[in-house]
Amino acid sequence: MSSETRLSSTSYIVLGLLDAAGEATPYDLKQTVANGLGAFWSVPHAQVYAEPERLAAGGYLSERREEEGRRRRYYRLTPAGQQALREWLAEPTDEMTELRDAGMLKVFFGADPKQMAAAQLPARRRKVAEYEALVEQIAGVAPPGVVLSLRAGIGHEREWVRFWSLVEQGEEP
Amino acid sequence: MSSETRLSSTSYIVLGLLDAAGEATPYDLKQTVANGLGAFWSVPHAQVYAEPERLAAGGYLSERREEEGRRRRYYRLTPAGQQALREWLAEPTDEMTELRDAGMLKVFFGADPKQMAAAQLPARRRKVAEYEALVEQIAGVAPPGVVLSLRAGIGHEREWVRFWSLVEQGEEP
DNA sequence: GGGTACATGTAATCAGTTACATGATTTA
DNA sequence: TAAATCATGTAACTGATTACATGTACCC
Repeated sequence: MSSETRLSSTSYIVLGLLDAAGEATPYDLKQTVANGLGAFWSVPHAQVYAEPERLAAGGYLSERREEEGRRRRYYRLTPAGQQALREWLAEPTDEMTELRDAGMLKVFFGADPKQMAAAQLPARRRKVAEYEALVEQIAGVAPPGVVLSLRAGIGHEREWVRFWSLVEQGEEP
Repeated sequence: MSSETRLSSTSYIVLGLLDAAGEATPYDLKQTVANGLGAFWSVPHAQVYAEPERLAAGGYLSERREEEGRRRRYYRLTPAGQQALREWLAEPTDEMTELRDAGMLKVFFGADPKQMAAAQLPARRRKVAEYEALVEQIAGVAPPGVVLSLRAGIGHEREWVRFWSLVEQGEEP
């Protein structure tokens, strides 16, 4: 275990996914992120390979490598990894992420709001529809937290639709 | 001008602020970000010093340095910088930022939603109150885009309050 | 049996974060 | 005048992004 292994959100995503999967390769994790979590917190391809290596070096994961063929790497949680995840889950947070919305940033610096509304609305409406279809599929079968985060996503996309619709109509949002 | 200077959101923030300020030091920019923009898109201290240097190397800014005392660096837009900013502003975007909310991430992986709601609600309510006070102060005097982005922030914080309130009451959000 | 798409990684670069450092100004 | 705080940066590190590269399976 190297001297200091800082655990970032990316780290906990890997730990959380491996906790659910039992044992998995980076590629498995990539797939899992793509189906679900990635909608509100994606992890780029290369990180999904780099992060388990870091975590293994820190003692949070054990690694088993195929001897032949593709020489895939299989990871699973060590007791230290399980404990780190449990502690992180048990600690509620009041941290608030910044909006960091690219369209809003342009408007802040003087871009035309109505034009921005016209560009944003179709994409936002598509997202709402997509998420609503998805939530119907998974409600009841997926873990409650997964459904909740999807509902959070729907709420925020609807808020954007509300906001840009008013802007489009020249009303005060 | 070095071969390739990629312009990121941080770059455009620096360009946008300098466009409004005329001429400014990194420290001036830091202050300006702290009052307003930083609420929905902050830029860390060290970046505010590093980015103008990069932009100057790329030909987007000109630099003038005090000969004495603190040897402050004063930056201003070059014509290339003005054009880059104008083009960026003129191009609407349908890009959608991921939520990346730390509390939701924990709930996704199994943290207790009610406990998270209890931690989140006070902070979210404070933000709403703070923003609402601020918008009353600046409405009418600040540029419209600045007011709009503040209203966007209010909308999203209210959405979080709505969401976590329902979770707290055990209802479906 | 040749092309295309999926699977599985590595390497290089770049941006963002943390930590450190020092001069100037205000206040006790 | 000593202490505290504001102003102004630099350096080192680490994590994230982009680009590259190759093997395998499937399909036409």
